[in-house]
Amino acid sequence: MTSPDGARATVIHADLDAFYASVEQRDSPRLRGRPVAVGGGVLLAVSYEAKRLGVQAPMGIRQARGLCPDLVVVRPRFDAYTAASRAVFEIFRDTTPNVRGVSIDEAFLDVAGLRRIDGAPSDIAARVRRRVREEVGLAITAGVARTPFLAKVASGVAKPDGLLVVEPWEEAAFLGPLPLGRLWGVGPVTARRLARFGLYTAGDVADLDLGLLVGILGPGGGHHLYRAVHGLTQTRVHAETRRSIGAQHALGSRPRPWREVEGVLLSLVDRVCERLRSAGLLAGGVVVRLRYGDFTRASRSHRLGHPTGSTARVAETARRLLDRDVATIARRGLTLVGVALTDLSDAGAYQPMLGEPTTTLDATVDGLRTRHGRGSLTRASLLSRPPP
DNA sequence: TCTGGGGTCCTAGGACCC
DNA sequence: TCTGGGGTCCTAGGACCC
Repeated sequence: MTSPDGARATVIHADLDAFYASVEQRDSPRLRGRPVAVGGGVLLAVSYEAKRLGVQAPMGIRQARGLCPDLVVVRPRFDAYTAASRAVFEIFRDTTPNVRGVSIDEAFLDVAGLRRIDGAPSDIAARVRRRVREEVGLAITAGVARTPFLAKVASGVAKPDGLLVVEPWEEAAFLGPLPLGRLWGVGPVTARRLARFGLYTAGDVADLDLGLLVGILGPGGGHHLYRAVHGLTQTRVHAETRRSIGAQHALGSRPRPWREVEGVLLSLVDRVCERLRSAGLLAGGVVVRLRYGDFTRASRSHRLGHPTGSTARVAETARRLLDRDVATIARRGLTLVGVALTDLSDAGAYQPMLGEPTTTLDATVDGLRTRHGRGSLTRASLLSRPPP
């Protein structure tokens, strides 16, 4: 496990602790120090007081209460989380222009080249943590290392409310004893597969040669894990590029009339197209995601002839994709429907060519009513059977 | 324990082309 | 009529992340 000469730990991974639950505790003094979970049907986030008792997200509320009878469950307030996230990302961007957001509550900060003015990466990370605590009122953990992968693993180990620097010469000793599941990208399925070969820690895998690992995990997974355990992942924090925009809606297990399913689909289309246009993008593909009554998943996708920002065009495509599963849905029920726009491109690049109007949802729904109005009564009854 | 709402990346098979 | 190899695109599914 060697590193290039002169390589230093200059990547910070900053990760807010139990984010949604911490915002709730920040905003309601009565929740502080108590086991708190945020959620509706399942728990989305769990405070450390509850995590200590074995409560985890995603977990059903009933099971969580079994582990922790004093658990306080609050409904999510996404607006509050978005606002807190914005404030924290402002501190990130005030620290360095090289910020890559990973999700609403975590980001990589590349602080290479800031040493002379702003101090060592560990000092910069400590300052970010202090500012987030003082200005936003939230605890944030930071990992500092030579690569984003190592920084991410380091912050995971340092949680909660910690700071861990892994210098290049400490990497082997740091990674070696870690259970494989702690590595970013190794989930339960991969961990189980590796366990069948007697491999439990990063060190176990580091002793393996590449060919053997590829034999176990296939070319993609094998090369990825080999690079990961040997510290050979990307050292740069590269700029973010959006690959898809999606929205989904859980329907519960109650049977729904087909018209209602189509209505949900169209409102999702309206939402994602709104987000697409406000980001100045066009979509080259549409994906409809389904989850049936037995909770198995399926996706139906279609590539558009040319990129579009038109709600009407996306709605028409999405509706056709959904139509293909009428029979399956009637048989098995439907518990989730989602829409994603993929193959995104910059709207500016197409400006001179496209005069496509963007249609409002109302117009689209009217169109649907016209086409499916009375005639769709046969379909309306298709979903009346409960899932198995 | 009955199940959120976002995302990314990889793989495999079939159609199609040369 | 049967047979090759290589490449790309599209679609579907699955693992994984928060």
